[in-house]
Amino acid sequence: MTPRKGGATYARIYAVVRRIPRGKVATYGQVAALAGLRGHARQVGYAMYALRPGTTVPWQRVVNAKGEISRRAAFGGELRQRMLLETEGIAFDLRGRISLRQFGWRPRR
DNA sequence: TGCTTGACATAAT
DNA sequence: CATTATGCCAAGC
Repeated sequence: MTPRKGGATYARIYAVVRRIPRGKVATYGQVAALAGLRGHARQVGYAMYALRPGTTVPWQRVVNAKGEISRRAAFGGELRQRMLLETEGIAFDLRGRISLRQFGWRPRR
């Protein structure tokens, strides 16, 4: 249902996404957990979808559990997100997936 | 107030 | 490791 506006929950999610350091990526599940929404990975995706172009939230650093960019993601296509990540120093494998083992963000606690 | 939908996760096959 | 099925919750109408 196309959420256009954000609530308190979205704000929490954005706050977590902003903590993701440059050059690292986090999964939706991780962001959800850190935002206190353990298990609500989907809501994280909504929050991203609710964002609009020009946002300050580094949404490109949020990927799914496979370390891949969601097909429905990005305003102008997944390719755009990939380019942004490569600029930050994140590498993609031949399948277009990120090595979470290498670029995955590991927040303490 | 209640039903539908969804940038996902995880388990099973 | 890839695909399929099922689960969880909040936000929208």
